[in-house]
Amino acid sequence: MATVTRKQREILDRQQQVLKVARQIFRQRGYLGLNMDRVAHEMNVAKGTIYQHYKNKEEIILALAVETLDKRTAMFEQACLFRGKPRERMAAIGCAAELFVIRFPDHFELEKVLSCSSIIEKTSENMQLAKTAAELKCINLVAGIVRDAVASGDLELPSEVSPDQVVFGLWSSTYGGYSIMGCDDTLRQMGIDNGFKMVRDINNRLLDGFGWRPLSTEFDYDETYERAQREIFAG
Amino acid sequence: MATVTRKQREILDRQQQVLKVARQIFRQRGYLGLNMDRVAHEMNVAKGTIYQHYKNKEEIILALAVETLDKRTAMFEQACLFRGKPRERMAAIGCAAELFVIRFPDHFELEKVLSCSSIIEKTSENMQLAKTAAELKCINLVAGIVRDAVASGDLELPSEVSPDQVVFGLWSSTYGGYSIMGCDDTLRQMGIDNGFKMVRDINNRLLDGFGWRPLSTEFDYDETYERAQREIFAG
Amino acid sequence: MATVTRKQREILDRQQQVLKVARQIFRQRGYLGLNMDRVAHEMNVAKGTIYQHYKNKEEIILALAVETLDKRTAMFEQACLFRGKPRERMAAIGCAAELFVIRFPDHFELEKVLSCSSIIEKTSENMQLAKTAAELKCINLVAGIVRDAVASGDLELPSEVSPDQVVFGLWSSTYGGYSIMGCDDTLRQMGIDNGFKMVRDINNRLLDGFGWRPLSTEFDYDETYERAQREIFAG
Amino acid sequence: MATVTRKQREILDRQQQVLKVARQIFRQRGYLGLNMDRVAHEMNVAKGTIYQHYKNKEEIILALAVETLDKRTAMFEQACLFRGKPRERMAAIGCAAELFVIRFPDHFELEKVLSCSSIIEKTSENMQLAKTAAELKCINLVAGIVRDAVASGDLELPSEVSPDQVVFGLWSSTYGGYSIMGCDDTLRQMGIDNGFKMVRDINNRLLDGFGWRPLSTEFDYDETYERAQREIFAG
DNA sequence: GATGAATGAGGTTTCATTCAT
DNA sequence: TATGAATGAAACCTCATTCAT
Repeated sequence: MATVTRKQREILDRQQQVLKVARQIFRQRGYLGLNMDRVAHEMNVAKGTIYQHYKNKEEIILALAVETLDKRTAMFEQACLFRGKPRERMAAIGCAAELFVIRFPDHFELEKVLSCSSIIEKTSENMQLAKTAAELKCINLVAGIVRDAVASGDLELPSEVSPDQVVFGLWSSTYGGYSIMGCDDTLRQMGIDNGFKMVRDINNRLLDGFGWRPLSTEFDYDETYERAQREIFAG
Repeated sequence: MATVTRKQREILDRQQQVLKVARQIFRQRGYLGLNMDRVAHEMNVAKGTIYQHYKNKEEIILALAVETLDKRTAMFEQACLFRGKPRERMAAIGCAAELFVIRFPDHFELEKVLSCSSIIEKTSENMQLAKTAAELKCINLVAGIVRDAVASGDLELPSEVSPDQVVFGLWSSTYGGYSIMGCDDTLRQMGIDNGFKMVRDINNRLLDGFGWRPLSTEFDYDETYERAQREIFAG
Repeated sequence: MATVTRKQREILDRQQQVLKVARQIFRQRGYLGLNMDRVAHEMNVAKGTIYQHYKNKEEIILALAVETLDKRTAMFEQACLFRGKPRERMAAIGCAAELFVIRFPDHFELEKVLSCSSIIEKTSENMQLAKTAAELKCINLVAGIVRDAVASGDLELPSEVSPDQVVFGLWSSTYGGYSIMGCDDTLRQMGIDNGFKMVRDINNRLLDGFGWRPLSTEFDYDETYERAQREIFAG
Repeated sequence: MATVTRKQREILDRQQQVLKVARQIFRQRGYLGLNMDRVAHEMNVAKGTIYQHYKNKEEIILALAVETLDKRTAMFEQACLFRGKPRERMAAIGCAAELFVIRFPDHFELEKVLSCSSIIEKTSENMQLAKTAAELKCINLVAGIVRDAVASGDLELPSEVSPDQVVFGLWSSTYGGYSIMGCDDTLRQMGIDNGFKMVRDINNRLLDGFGWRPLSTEFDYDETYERAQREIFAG
């Protein structure tokens, strides 16, 4: 029994080792620079070994994305535990999103690559479902906070606006903002030096626009942000 | 002399024909499906001929992006001519952005591909500068409207907020929103059916958050949008 | 002692199970589709286990051929028991050959594959001898009937023609005929719809050419064929 | 104009050089030993070059078969010009078939390989049609002689026997005979040393069986065979 | 300027076989 | 004996780019 468990662990180790090495290569050389030869070589392992764990290159890419998605979900869950009003919890979510981007700068690149349909087609349905589920979980965590705000009376949404639309707004401006930040030039040309602060401010303005109390003009969310960082993501 | 001019025009024609064919292939088959053999074949021209016009494949990709960027700039310039308050002109810009995405759905794909660092490295500096310039021009058109709003008193920005930050906000949420729309699934899971309307609403909330008058709660920007469509982009 | 015997039987069972599964795969997917992974998977057994029974893949192929060869010999032996004149017994052999091809359509494919020299080289000498012996046994059964015909006076061979040459003739035209039948197109182009009947007729003409009495012009061998089918191979 | 012609010839030369090298490899190492790497290496040419002339490995195999088929047709056409009675012309055809097998011993191997459906599937339809046409042409040449014999009264076929069936018989026994000859062992075990003579004799017996005059018991077809060899295939 | 055959590095994938457990 | 992960050679195929004509 113990033997089986050990073997299983070894296999899982290998799988994660593949991901680790693959992520490193992806970070340094991008999608086109990530190839099975390189992964095998960096692992000091035969090429065939990789194929015993992942059906093809695309499956590795997708596994990489799912892995980070899971990391993000965990971070968002922690942020949800933050003590404070709903909008403060949302600020904590923003803090988590920021940290996630810093820790896993390759995740956006992965998403870009995966959005090329030809890639996802080659992956197993199981892994695809895993990815969708991971995404949905994140979205729902955020939507939960919006609903809390509505329930507590901090946020009054007109009947034609659903909580999900607020989530979509935050998602868009955050995703868009970080994407633009990825292209160093554009930002520099706009005379912006701290992209993260910028995204935070934009999101605050957006929530102000929805009338989510307390408005950022009445409350210091920068302090909230710093507290979240200290209390939750100190490690 | 006239002969030379004719020849020059012929060369330009060829260059644009390359782009036309390349764009078509890119739209239908994506980056990996775009290869020189295919371009040459569809143009009824030898492969070598293409290399007389573009140094390499990457240069074509970049030229494609610059081409659409120029198209967008032209559309934004038209939007700037829209009669109305600054915020109405901004709505016209939104209308232009929307139309652009519809007319050139491949532009986002191109941007994605280009953001793979390994690609832009292989292009000539000239073309890179052309791209940056085209982007900047667009940004400045939008920033001009923000400054108009400040000048006219419709928008009061605190000293620590620059007009460019407003532009960054709009840019982020629009870019992010359209990107998310590209992945059909995510949106559907969020129960959103009309992504374009959603992006418009989000942007309105954002500008409301900045206090840009008249607020969307006091003014019907949907009507403005429709007028812009009618008056400017009827063709 | 009994234990050992049981174990031995288990091993034999395994060996035959390998053949059974391998044959099925070969029939469905051909030589290139037959690989050890597939065999192991279909047997719910580890790949290594198969190597405990067969030295290599080629050995399996050869064993498959020997197995069918033995089946054919058994059928030919039954045909030899058919009551009637030698030439009628030969017709029964033809009936057996026909049935064999129908029951084991993969045998010809196996022969083809084996004739690729590179394959048989990798097999053990023992197995090669087993195959030769199985073939020889069949040939001798047929030759026996020819000798019977000579002995009984039905067939008068000139001194320079040996009974084996008659066998060779039948063998050739049967083997050739069935081979050509395998390629559907060729036959259709020749306007032949019932290949089996054709081969029977050709063989009859051949034996007529040798003067083997009663000639097919004087005797209804089709009826003999039907009787053979009924009496011997009814199951 | 001359330039184009030269270039075209060069390309054709290359194509035939590929076939020449491929045939050599196939002869020495069989199907599994024939691979693009080897062909390229033996030609002192890059791998990609081969792919410029042949879409894939299978296409080369098929081209090889068509090439020899054309050679055989040419030889059969020469045999048809042989002076003599129809049955003598048929003997000349037999002579041609024999020579063909000697000159192109790999043709049968090619046919075997091609009969694996998975191979022909990968080839272009054009090439497949070329092969079918080449086969048909040969068959028709032989059928023509049979019809001549019927027309001249040398051969009386019962109404239920078509000339094509005679062709099928000859084809079968020849194809089968040569195939069996390919496996050295079997023949030796049957005590047959001259396989070619054997096939000739068998075919003669078969035609005797059809009553094709003059019968081989009344006429020396061995002499005809030798004359054919001298007169037609001296080179 | 146009051509397109040749290049050859680069990539993905397969699979028979071994061997430590 | 059974296992099955690891091996690694070997195969096929692609394609951006060059260069002689």
